[in-house]
Amino acid sequence: MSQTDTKTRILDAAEHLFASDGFHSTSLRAITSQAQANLAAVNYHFGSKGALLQAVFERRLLPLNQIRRELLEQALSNARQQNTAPRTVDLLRAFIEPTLAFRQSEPGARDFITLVGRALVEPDPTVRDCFTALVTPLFQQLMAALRLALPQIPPGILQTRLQFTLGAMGHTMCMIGRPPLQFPDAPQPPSSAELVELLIRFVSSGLEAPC
Amino acid sequence: MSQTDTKTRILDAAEHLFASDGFHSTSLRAITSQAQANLAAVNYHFGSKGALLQAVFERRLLPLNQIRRELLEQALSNARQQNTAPRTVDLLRAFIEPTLAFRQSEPGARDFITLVGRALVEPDPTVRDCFTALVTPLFQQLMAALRLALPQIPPGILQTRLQFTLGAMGHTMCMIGRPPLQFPDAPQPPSSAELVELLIRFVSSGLEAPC
DNA sequence: GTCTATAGATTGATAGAC
DNA sequence: GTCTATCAATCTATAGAC
Repeated sequence: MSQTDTKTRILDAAEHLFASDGFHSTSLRAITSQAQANLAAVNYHFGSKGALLQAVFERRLLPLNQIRRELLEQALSNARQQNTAPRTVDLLRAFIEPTLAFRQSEPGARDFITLVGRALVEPDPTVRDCFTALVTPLFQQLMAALRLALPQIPPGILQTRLQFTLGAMGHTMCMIGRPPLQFPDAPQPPSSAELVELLIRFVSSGLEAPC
Repeated sequence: MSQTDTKTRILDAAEHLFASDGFHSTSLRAITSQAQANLAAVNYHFGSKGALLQAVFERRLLPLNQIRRELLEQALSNARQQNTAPRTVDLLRAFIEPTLAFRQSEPGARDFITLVGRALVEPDPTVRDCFTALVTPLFQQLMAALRLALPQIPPGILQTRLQFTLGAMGHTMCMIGRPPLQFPDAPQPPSSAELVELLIRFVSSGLEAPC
């Protein structure tokens, strides 16, 4: 028996290659070659290339969403106990911190986060939809919680600002460690923990800004 | 003679299809078919599929960058005359307003803005680099101007916040008119002019937040 | 479960007539 | 400049032996 089974090796290889080259630019041959598996193994274990992508998303996103949902509900329950509105930063932290921290939990998770960050703007609906279906309920929960935290912001404006937030977050997830734009003076890049704080500060300021 | 020449029709078709389906998912056959041109015309006029993409970027991005550069320099010159530091919102407006307004200038521009918004997180370096090469100098100018506007923010932090800004802006450019995530209550989406104001407010609040 | 072999379709690019 | 015809490579998916 091999160290990890074929199905897992294929998932790992697909996760890595989908993240670094994109879904359409990655062939099943490249995946099975890196996974040291046979070409036909993908269709045997998953059924199709699209179903493989779905499996890649589900493997890590379902547990991650569970964590984010628990932290979100905990923030809401804390506020309820103190009979106050939840704080924006607490809600954002429940959503952002596990996501970026997840990146460091294991080697493949780094690729996964890149993949998710890119999925939001993915052109192919097949790819995008199989991702959005997994996250839409959680986003709706976050939106509902933010309306409690920021009742003075009209819902339509809050919704638009949440889109900006997702954009900043998605871009960050794609780009950690690979600066897209070179600045002449490149200071020390922030650590992952610092990045979480910087991002929360940035988007909470944007969300809370008076209209 | 046709209404518009073949080269322009190919550029228009490529712009539209690259934006809606992505670069790798768009075949030269689909482009020439929509442009009512012959398959061989792409290689005759542009040399290769990659060179066609480069031409699509350059056609609109060079004039747009010229406008943004002029508005940026004008904001800096106004501040210099009044012997004050430039205001963050003025710098952001010079950068953001022409970009989003450009979307409405002509039919194809809408597709182009989608394409640019996605280019920042494009996996294929061939695609991404031919875009970043066109915008990096302008981004560096914006960064330098923001350091004048926000001297109290450490340069490293300001650079990270500018990345968040690019993320929010790129996501917005991709997603206008095509909401990626459905919210149960969908209020009236903001007009283009309102969106500019909302985005400037959001990112300026994030950039200016005390550390 | 894993393999070989291959079907069936599509791709970017080019040669050469007109 | 525009066209037809085609090359050579690549792709996903599957059939069938072991």
